[in-house]
Amino acid sequence: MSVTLIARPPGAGGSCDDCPLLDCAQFLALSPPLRTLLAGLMQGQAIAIEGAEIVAAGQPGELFTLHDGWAYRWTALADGRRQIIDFHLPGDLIGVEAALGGPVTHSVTMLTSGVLCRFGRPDLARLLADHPALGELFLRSAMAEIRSLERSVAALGRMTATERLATLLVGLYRRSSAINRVAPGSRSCFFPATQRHLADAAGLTPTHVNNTLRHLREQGIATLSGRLLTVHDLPELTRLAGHDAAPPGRRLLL
Amino acid sequence: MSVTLIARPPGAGGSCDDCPLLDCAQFLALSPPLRTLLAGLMQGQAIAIEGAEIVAAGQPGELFTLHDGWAYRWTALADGRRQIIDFHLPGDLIGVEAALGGPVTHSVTMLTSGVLCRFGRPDLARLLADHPALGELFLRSAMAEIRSLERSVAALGRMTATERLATLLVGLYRRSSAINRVAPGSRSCFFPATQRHLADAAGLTPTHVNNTLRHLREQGIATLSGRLLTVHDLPELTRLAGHDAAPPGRRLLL
DNA sequence: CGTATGTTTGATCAGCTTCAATGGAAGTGG
DNA sequence: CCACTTCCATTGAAGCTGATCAAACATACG
Repeated sequence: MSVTLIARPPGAGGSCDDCPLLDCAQFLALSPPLRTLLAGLMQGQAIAIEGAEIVAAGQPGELFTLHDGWAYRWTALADGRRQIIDFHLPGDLIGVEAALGGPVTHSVTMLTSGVLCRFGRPDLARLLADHPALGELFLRSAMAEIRSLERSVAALGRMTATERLATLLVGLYRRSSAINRVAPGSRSCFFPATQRHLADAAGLTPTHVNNTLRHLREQGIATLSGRLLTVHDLPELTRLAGHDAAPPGRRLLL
Repeated sequence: MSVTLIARPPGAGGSCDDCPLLDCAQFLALSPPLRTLLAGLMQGQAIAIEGAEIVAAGQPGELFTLHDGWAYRWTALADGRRQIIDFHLPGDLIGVEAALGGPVTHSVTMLTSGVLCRFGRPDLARLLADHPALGELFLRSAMAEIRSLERSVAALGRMTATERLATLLVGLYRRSSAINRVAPGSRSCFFPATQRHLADAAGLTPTHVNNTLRHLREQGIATLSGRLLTVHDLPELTRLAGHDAAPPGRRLLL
């Protein structure tokens, strides 16, 4: 894992103050002193290449913010069947579990090459003691995560293949949009997941994912091609996903 | 919801110091002052009858600890399909989401009649500020919840009907055992969920749950009959569930 | 240009669903 | 105390969604 992380030269990524993610309404607002504190906790950036396991099941890990690129969180059954639990986009916090010292039951792998902001293993107990506001922020972040997982459970348990894929696509499209990765006026976003990744996330086979994507394409709902997702009919995709218009909860940005 | 809650006469449940749940290794250890503080936050107990919705999707709710009885957390799709996200057993914290003031996207319904310890809507921000240790405890609790949901996602996405039911049964059996509800030497525990509940939790139809339970019974693995779950072959049930021996994370007991 | 990876399509099959009907157990009201 | 209702468990038969297996095709890359 960490062998595949390459330290980035100091200053190469610019200051945290200039981080483009700060402009996103997606994240919980932080007081200026708290923001400064968190920036101070950052131990530097690292470049992670595609395929790098930045968190490994059963092993101690550290806390990251994904700064650029996509990753995915997954577990494997004993016989090798793989389930992708969720995808991670820029701004996502990765490794809270590991940083808390709890048992890590999943792995996180880079879907693309990207940049991570490293936070090591901060002494969370002391951090929370010194800055009580952080506790609530972490907790709210965790609750947003729980809501998202509950939605996945409902999708995997009770939805058809088309609905599950719609759920995945609309969710990722919305998240891309929330971090300003959908150009105004555009209906497209970067989408590096292969059909195999989608299959492992939706609990389907790659073959059936392909059939279902063709269906969505022929219905003029959404097109996935060449690492680009284009949503032609967002209302219909949203309806298929059974999504209420409620935006995903705000999360913590370190 | 709260209409179906009947306040319990003060003192009827005995003092928190005598709570039998305190003896369970299942829960995070608390310092005596913190334990006293939490006991002081309790606003009394309430009796909830079977079928009572103690948390309703989209509505403000309050924080509870389930003291006795079972409940289940669920969401419904637009067309009525129901997914049970998880079951709640005595000792489980219910309504953290609601108490945080976040959007509540699920409902919690009593599976049996039971007793709740009510905590209203504590000012969590101030509570965390005054008692920083609580932040870490809540966070660890939330992470345990996330691990459990991730396991559900993997089960629903990648497991067969038999494996899913094994996952459910072994999980609930272990949790019953962790709160001393499996008599020493016994292989049975109280199990009030009907086959319809199991179907809605495992993402199956009641018919297929019945077939699968018969299979488990005929293989001499587990028997579910008359609100009683008997596990004849725990190793085999555990193997089917793909469970590593890792016990579920410890949770917070209020 | 050969190789690896991903996409597309087809054919067959099985796990699970759907629909339907019966029987048992528990609760309710006369 | 018994008919009546209701809920749940059980079983059967037929059908469909999605899995499995297989192979061709496209694309990127060293």
